[in-house]
Amino acid sequence: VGEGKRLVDRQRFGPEVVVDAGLAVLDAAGVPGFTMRAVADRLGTYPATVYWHVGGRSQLLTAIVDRVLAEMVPPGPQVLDWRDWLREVAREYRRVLHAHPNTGQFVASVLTTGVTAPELMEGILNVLARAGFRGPRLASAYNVLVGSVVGWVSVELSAPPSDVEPGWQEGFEASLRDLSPEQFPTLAANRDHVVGNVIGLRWTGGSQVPLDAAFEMALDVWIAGLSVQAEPQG
Amino acid sequence: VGEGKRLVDRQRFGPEVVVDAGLAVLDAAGVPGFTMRAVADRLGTYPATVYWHVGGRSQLLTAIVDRVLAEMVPPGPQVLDWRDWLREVAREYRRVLHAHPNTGQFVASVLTTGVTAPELMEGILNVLARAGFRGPRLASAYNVLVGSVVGWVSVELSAPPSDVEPGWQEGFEASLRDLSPEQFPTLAANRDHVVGNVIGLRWTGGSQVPLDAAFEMALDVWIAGLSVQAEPQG
DNA sequence: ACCTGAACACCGTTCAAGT
DNA sequence: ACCTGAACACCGTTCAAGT
Repeated sequence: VGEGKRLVDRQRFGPEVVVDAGLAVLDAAGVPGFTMRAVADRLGTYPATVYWHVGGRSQLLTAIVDRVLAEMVPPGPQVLDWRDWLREVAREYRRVLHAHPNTGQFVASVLTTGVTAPELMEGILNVLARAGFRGPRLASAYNVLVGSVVGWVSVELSAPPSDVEPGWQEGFEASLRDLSPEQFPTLAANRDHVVGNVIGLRWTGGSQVPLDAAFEMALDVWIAGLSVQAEPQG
Repeated sequence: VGEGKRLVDRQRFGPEVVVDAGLAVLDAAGVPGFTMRAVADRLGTYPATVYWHVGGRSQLLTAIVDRVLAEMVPPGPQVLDWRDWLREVAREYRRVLHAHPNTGQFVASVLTTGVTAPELMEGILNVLARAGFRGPRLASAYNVLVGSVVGWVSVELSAPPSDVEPGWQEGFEASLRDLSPEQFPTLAANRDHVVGNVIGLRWTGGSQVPLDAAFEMALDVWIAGLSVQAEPQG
């Protein structure tokens, strides 16, 4: 720590190098360990150098999220049915986020104002327009799909706070075993399917225990529901 | 500031009073202003008092989220069709979260491990079982619905970082105006419907500009998609 | 232009001490 | 049991100064 600073040449860093270091720190040390000083340490410099290149913590986080999203390889827009195309984009989004799970807590706020390249937005809008959405309903359909995918994956990846003292998981499971079947009949009848697998009864984040089956079902739900909206039978 | 401490009687606080003060600070000052010291100041005490009653920042946040979710009034389970019942619960969840928008950033991580009362979980599971979901598919359907609702509202409420310098919104809109219609045809054709209204092109959080139409459409999408899953036609 | 070294203000948390 | 007062370690950010 603190060794190795003051190297021979000076201008070793560009913004990309700093962003790479930031992502490495976030991947390795998690959100609590993601610190301007830790990023500087990993580069062998002082915090002010990080500030000079990327300009502050929240801007560094934005750049990191942009970098992660740039790892997405969207499918070609022409070949697939719009339903399959949307399925592939959603799977690809989840794939890159699972590769960097600690990004999940920031991606939503970064994505409100898209600093990223508009190619992906154009692709999704184009495919939804092909499905039949026009004007304000096109905007709503976009928000429905993107909000569902981004939000769902964030919920999946969110982990319980690390404060939890060891052993309370057993106590919590015991308290679930004591639930009265009269008051909670469905919960009691499905306890084995539900404990540890369902939002609200998980002791680990989605990076350790991914919800694969639920995500595939969610894809079917979102696409089927959008299909109904695209061709209203009312 | 700092005035009014050292009052006459000592045991004025309980955990509920501290949690109320924490929620008030979070509502008024936002996430950056939510500080153990600020909570203590609002109570007229020292930080150590807050620690003594609630035991740390993350536990205080968990208690605040629990308190907000306790404001939900779920519909009676018997009267409604399962589709309408789920619609009402989702609307009620969004309502209480919009009443405390700054909670949105924490609710996902708090909800992974449900410290809250299991009544709501029982109600949703019961209604999904009535719709025809059994065993592991019941767990998946639960994760699909809860993850979509919770995640979508979190995305809606997430605000861009406050770092953004004033005036860049105009610059960003200008850059959108310069998008080549050949490269971004759908984006260019729907610019008026999309700019400021769509995830990725918003300059404010969902508490100031709620996405009401998109949420209602999302409800229809989720429920219709779940209906298909409940009665597979394969 | 880019980096050093150090400082400032602030925050989460803890602890000995009081009552 | 509950609160005071102060301290510790740490972090984001800035700034004068170097090259």
